[in-house]
This record gives sequence, C-alpha cells and structure tokens, in this order.
Amino acid sequence: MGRDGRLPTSGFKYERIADVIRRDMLDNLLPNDILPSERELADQFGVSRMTVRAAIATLVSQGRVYNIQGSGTYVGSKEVLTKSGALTSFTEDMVARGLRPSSRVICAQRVAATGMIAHRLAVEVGTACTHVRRLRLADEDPMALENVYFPAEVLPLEGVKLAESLYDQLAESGNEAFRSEQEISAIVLDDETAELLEVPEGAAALVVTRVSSTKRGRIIEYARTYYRADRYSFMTTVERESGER
Amino acid sequence: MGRDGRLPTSGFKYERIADVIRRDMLDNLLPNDILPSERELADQFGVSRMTVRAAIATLVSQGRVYNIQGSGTYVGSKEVLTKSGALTSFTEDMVARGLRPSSRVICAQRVAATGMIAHRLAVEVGTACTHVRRLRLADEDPMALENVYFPAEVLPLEGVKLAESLYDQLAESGNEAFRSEQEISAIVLDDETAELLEVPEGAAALVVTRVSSTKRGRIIEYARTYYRADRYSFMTTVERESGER
DNA sequence: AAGTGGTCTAGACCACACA
DNA sequence: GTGTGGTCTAGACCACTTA
Repeated sequence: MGRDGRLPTSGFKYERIADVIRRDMLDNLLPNDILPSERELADQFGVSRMTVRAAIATLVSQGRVYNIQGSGTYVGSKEVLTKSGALTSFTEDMVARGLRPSSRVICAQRVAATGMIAHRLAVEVGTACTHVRRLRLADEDPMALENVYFPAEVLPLEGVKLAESLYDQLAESGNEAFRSEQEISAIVLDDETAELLEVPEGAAALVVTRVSSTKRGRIIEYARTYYRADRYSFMTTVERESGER
Repeated sequence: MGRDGRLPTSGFKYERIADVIRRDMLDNLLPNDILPSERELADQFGVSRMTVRAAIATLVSQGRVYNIQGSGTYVGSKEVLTKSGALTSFTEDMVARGLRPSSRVICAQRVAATGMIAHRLAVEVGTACTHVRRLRLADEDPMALENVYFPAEVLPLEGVKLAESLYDQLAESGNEAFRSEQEISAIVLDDETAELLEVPEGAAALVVTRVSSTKRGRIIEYARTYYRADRYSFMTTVERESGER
C-alpha cells in the first residue's frame, strides 16, 4: 500500500501530516499533479478528514498546493515558493542574502512626539519617545538610512542597545512586532543623505514608512527608512481577495 | 438576552455569522474589548462551535479580531483595516481613490519573447507574445507608464480591447489572475519617460515588475510599470510568520 | 452517477490564561 | 479551578467537477 503513514513524534497531528505530505508526496510530484483525496489521506494516516483538511490548509497558505472544489487537491507551482510577505527585519534580510549586517548609530535621543510622530504612534503630542537614527550596512556598504521612533514607555533610551536589533529588544520587553503597515514610495535623495549612503547626488531611493504593532494592536514603532535603489528592492506577493475560487 | 441572532438569508452559515458579528458587535465595541466566547456565540446563533470558529477565522484573516489561547477573542485595532495586500488593478485603485482612470495606448504589437521576457513568462525564447505599452491616467493626469507582456496563446493581439482592463479580458479567456509577485524599486526617470509622465527630468519613479499567475500556477502576465513617485505609493501589510503567538 | 472539496454537527480532550 | 481557544473525531449533507 505504498506510503506507510508513520508520523514524526512532535507537534499536532495536522502539522505532522503536513510535514509528511510535503516531504513524501510533494517532492515526488510535479506542479499540477493531483494529490490523493482527503478521504484517502484520512484513511492512510488513520485520522479524521477534518484533520487532513487542517494539514492541507497549512500547505495551501504556503502556496504549496491548491484546491479545486469538486475536482481535487493539486501540487502548486514551484515559482510561488519565493517567500511571500512575511515580516522580516533588515538584519534577517541581509543574512538571508549572505551579507553581514551592521549598524552605525548617527544619533539616539529622547524626544517629545511632534504632530506627525504622535499621529503615527497614536499617542498624545508631547509624549516621551525614543528616536534612533542609524545607517544600516551590509558587508560595510551603506544600504539604508533608518529613522525609528517608539514610545519611551515601550523602550526607554537608556534601555536600548543601539547596535543590536531593535525588534529583538522590543520583543524582550513584551512587545513583539506582529504586523507592519508599510508605505513604499520613491524620492531623489538630498545631498546630505546621498553622501551618507555613498551614492551620487540626484540618485533615487526607496522610502519606506512603516508602522508596526503587536498582536494586540499596540503600536510600537514608527520608522522612515531610505534605501539605496541601486542595491535594494522589495518583493511582495499579493493574492486575489478570498472570493469565489 | 440582547442580540437575537437572526441571520441574513444568503451564503453559508459561517459567512452570515461573520457578518452579524461585524455589524452588530464590532461596531459597538472598542479595540481590545473582548468578544463572547465561542461556546456562547454557538449557543446564541444555534450552530455548532466549529461553525463559529469558521466565522471568527474569516474575521481574524481580515485583521478585525485576534485570538489569545486560553483567554479569549478580542476586537482588533482600527488602524489595521487599511486594506492589506489584496490584488488590485490600476483601474480598481483609481476608482477607490475617487479618480477616473483611463488609458492612452502607445503601442501594441505581437513580439517574439526575448531572453528576459521568455524567462519571466516561463516560455521558450521566440514564443509569440502580445506586448502592450500604455500610459495610465487618472482624471487625465498621467500616473504610470505600463509595459505588459503575455503569451499570445493566452490572449492574442487581435483579441485585445486595448482601452479596457487587461485583467478582465484575461479572466474572460479563462485565465483569471490569482497571485502576483511584485518587485518594487526606484529609479530616476530618463527624459523620454519623464516627458510622457509630465514630470521634470531627473524626477524619481517607482518601478514595479510584476509576474501574475492563475490559481493553477500558469503565468499569464509579465509587466514593468513606472509610477510617478509624486502621485503614487504602495501600501503593504506584512505579518509575522504563522509561528507561536 | 460517482467522486471531490466545502460546510456543518455534537460531542471530546488538551494546553493555556487568569483569578 | 474554571473558562478559554486549539485540536480532533466520526459522522452527514451540499455544490461542484468530471466522465
């Protein structure tokens, strides 16, 4: 009867089943090949159909398979597996590209929130905030100029280790970033910023304005970052609204 | 007992329940307020708990509520509801902003796929493709210069209504766009493009390179579009990988 | 007509939060 | 300890695709 259906020894059943399907089936099939039906899989693994459906749901959300009602479950195309829009930090980004990230702190101070910053952080004007301005480098090359603001209540200036990941430090203080809203635009760099980024005057840059919040919806960060357009671009994956099929 | 739990008369139960929760509960609660427990809701609506969970799952995916295991389901923050990363067309975008979109066709021709285009469309070099170059306008102002390529097999040049939505025409031919991978970068516009977009020479633009595919993973479009940076920006929402909490 | 995924039920046990 | 969301079961019916 082919696959024996033995499962790894940790996690929930549906996770282990998703792992087995990924390792033992998807690797041996081509895109658009059909998978066994949910009822067959339930039999093979000795679980209920709802559990198989939970396993398949995780694979669908990863773009590894897709469903067609009344027809079956099929292997997704390989191209899709280019990491969709997961929240990543500059540090993670660079490591993933095989570069060594670092920071050069330009200034770090306690400030009172002005109109724009207070608005974005959803705090009262005048609220104490921490402001950090850093040049982000990859293998010693400047890649981005970052301006980060967060409420001092979330992380006071005195508590910040400036050279290390701010996200990690926010998480340690119980404010783990869960979701970011980003606005991406483009500008021509002013001379001062161009010099910091070591690009010619008049060069283009990506401007990313980001507001990050915890799972509970608490806003923990407002950042405006200028990325060298010659070295950096953003990948995003968008999908059709849940709609019909 | 307050809410009576009457349901609208169409769609699946869990959709109707999600609608009722959205209209009758979320509108009357503040962010981080707690919702009734799943078991209570199941009683109120006279359905099983799994059905309530399906309803809540849709609200979670829309960012309207969030769960904390062992604690409860809570109202999400309002800020999040700024439309996450749903696939939208230029036309939809402009309509959503209250602008009247239009197109000016610059050229439309049948071409043989060269290396780059063949690679992005995942077809053989030399495959017949349709190439459309259009200036996209909003209320008569140029907003973007669009270069779209797709296999002639998907939509031949003769079949294209150039002034109308290409997405709609692709959908009509059975190739509905389901997912797009986009790369967003920035450049300084060359003089010719700047003139078309009616911006000064040396102005910055967003460059969006997009590959769209159907649910089945068939690539139906490769597009490279230059957006005026002074009029256009991209909003994206990113979330932490599914992980623990 | 047969088979598929989509929805739904009425239970159950678990891990976790919180008082 | 009580209540919560998370998982899981063993069925059922429906809407849809496919032949």
